[in-house]
Amino acid sequence: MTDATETRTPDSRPTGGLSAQYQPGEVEQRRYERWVSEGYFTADPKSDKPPFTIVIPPPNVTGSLHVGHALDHTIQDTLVRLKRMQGFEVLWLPGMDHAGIATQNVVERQLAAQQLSRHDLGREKFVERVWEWKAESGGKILGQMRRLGDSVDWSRERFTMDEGLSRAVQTIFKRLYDDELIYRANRIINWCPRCLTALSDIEVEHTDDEGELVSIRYGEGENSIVVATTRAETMLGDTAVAVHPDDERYQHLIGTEVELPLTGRRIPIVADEHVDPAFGTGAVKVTPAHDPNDFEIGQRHGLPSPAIMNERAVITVPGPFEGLDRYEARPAIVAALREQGRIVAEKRPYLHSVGHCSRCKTTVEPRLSLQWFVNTKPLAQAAGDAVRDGRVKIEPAELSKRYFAWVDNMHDWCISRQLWWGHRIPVWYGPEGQIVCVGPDEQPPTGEGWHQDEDVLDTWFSSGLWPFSTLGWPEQTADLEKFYPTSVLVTGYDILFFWVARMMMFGLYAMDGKQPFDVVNLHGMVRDQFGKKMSKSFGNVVDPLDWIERYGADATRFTLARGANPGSDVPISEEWCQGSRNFCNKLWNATRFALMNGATVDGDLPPASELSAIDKWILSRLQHTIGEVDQLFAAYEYAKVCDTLYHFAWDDVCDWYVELSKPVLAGTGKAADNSRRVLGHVLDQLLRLLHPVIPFVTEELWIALTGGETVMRSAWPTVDPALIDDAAEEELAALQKVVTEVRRFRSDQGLKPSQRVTAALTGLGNVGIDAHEPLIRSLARLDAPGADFATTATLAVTGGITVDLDTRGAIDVAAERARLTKDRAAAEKEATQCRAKLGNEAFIGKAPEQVVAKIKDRLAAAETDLVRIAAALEALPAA
RNA sequence: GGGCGCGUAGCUCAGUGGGAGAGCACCCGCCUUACAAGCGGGGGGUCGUAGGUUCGAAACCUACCGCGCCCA
Repeated sequence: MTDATETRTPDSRPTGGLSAQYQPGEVEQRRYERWVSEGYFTADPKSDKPPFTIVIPPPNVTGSLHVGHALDHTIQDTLVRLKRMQGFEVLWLPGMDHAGIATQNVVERQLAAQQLSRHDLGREKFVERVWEWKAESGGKILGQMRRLGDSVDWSRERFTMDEGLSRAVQTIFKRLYDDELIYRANRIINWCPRCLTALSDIEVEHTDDEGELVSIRYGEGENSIVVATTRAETMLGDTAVAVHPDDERYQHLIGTEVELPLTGRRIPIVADEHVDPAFGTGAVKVTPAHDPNDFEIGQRHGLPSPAIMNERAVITVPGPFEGLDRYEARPAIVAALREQGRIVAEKRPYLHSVGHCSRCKTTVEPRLSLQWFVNTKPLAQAAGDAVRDGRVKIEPAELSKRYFAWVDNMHDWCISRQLWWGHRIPVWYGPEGQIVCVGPDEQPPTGEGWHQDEDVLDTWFSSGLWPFSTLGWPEQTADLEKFYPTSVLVTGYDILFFWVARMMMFGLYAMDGKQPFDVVNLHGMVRDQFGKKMSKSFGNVVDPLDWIERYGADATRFTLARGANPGSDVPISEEWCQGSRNFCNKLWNATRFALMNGATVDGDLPPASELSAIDKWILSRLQHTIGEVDQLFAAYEYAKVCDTLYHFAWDDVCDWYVELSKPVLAGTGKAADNSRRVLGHVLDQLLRLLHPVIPFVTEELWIALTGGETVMRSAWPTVDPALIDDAAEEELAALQKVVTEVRRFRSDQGLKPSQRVTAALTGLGNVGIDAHEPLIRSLARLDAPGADFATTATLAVTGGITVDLDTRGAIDVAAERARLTKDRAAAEKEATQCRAKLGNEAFIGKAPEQVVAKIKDRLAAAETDLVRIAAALEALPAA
């Protein structure tokens, strides 16, 4: 097959050096490097401009750019580029999270490959090793962010473990401790027996897993009681059986004791409101050291809480089960009980909700242990109030319900982690049992017997400080002064609880009630073209870098932004990305055409009085587009911004304005000069409007078109009401209608584009477009009638316009009859609907006047059409 | 179990009281001097189901069916 471009005659007109196709790879790197070297991304705290601040959700130092980041960053970059153009002093601050467990796991895996554990190295050496890892292979994502075009201020890059942020962590810990909002307590926490650390509630993922439900009889005869459990091994730690106080079945047993099988221990039967009498037998075994609810019951009844497993979930109770892993102990204990005839029922498989470590998926083991907690009650109250009283807006607002549900029911937050990589808890213990919390400028106590707490803080503790710690807090820096509170926080709804709620609590607390951000802009998850979650096992994961490579960063960004409806998930597909690539190419070629035809941005726009209706029309359309885009951006409607600009660019500018302007541009003189200026203006403005979403191609084209320094720093377009021209829009709508009707006729008749048809147009004056007759002829490929003109077909266009065509017997009567019949059916349907409404007295009486008038107009138009169509059908030769 | 959300064209989604839309996919025709990554034209939907409110419902209310997410 011959390459289509080879057969085309090269055009010799100047193209501003633009090739026939946009090559993103060639442009992107060059443009990005220049933006950085010119300092366009760098924020100035001394600027007089109003501030606009976004802090990046810090990606894990272990991470690489996945498509979710690409969406998140596209939105943020779009916002900051928009705001820069709108005259704000913009700071978009980049950085990374040290990601405690994730990072420690990576380095431990490396050690494991050398048959080493972190304990072989010791704490200090291990932490050194993690820093080395970070220096060598951490932060891959930062380079990838450049590929996407992120206009972040690299001079302010931060890391949650760097010195300033560590100081912030220590400062806030001390303050919370002194305010008694941090405390240490023995509680049931979520424990990962693989990571060997405590986890907070939100680090636990619940799934419905297949397990077993075993009913066990405790005690003998009429004093026996049956309990059911999915974790039979925990019975070794039972210290009671509980029933509801009102449960008739067990009244005689409350206060008595039964023997706990396999152990010989006697345990009490207690009455507790917490027990649900409708579930199972209505009696539950109570294992205070290994279940949060049981722990509560134990507290209420003064029960002992013996631990039966160690930190690796291995049984420690002396006896036959000692040393068995929980999953080995479970069947062993069931077997032993069965031998004693104590198994009353077994359900297997039994589907029930099981918690897993969000990092390694190991089943979480509830464990009684001494940990540090944040008392979230007052903090969460403030975090909820800030949204309730409107200081912080959640976009879309519907998602604030979820936020309230969370902050209004928040449990205390377990913040200690038994890891080595992280901020160490700044608490020292003395030989006499003293506990001293050490602030950032204080010296820890020294001397015999003093030692620091071994644990580190939950990663989310430091990332909760991100909006102000990155600006220099606790120092009163110029950045903090200028750029706090941040303007918009952009993130996925999935970390509303993990991160947003923490930042709200800490920000309000640390900054004396000043919120960390004014707006939380939540977006959804990226999904595939069928709305399916992306997953490796499903094979539908998109690598954004692959798309950037093949279609360009702009196409990738546009595809993501175009799917980003507020708060909802974002489906994408490679085909749609190709469409975005095509759009970029369309812009490229439109600009190329403009340059080849002398479009210019020099001088003022000619006064409206000198402009053609076509020029006035596109300028008017441009004003509407600017207005819509502004409104949509203000509502965080990225998908609709993209859609609006896509259609303005492709339909209005390329398909109509450029085509309509070709005859004018081919000529010389005032009219041609005016159109060159208007075309230059429209493209200049369009490229500015598109720049926030597709920065690379717009930069390249805008510079080629205008000779300016950078579109990044050009002013954001504003609506000029004087350029809105309803009359021109009506004229052009009529013109489009005529052209479209003729094209439809030609297509239905199978007339090739190359085939000229003579035609007479009448009635153009009815709608004031008689002056456009030559244009209509050129677009519809109609020649003027000659002396031998004979009408063979008549088109009735709405508005009283008629096109008589001479197809010289080439007319396909059957096709024409089919077309007219279809039109008649549509007109009849329209007329019938309108008549039904108008015949309804209730409608006439109650509907607003303008609605009634509109229906009357529609009926009149339909009836006129019907008459013309009937005449045309009549005039057709018989089949 | 509690809460939230969603069912509109083949797919993904807009549309929230007054003529059913977009992108992609599909069909037909075309290298037409910016662009075949293009141009022109077209087909396709009883708006999940059933009631109700209303002059008028895809939209508002109720119930049901189906799907998804969050929390326990």
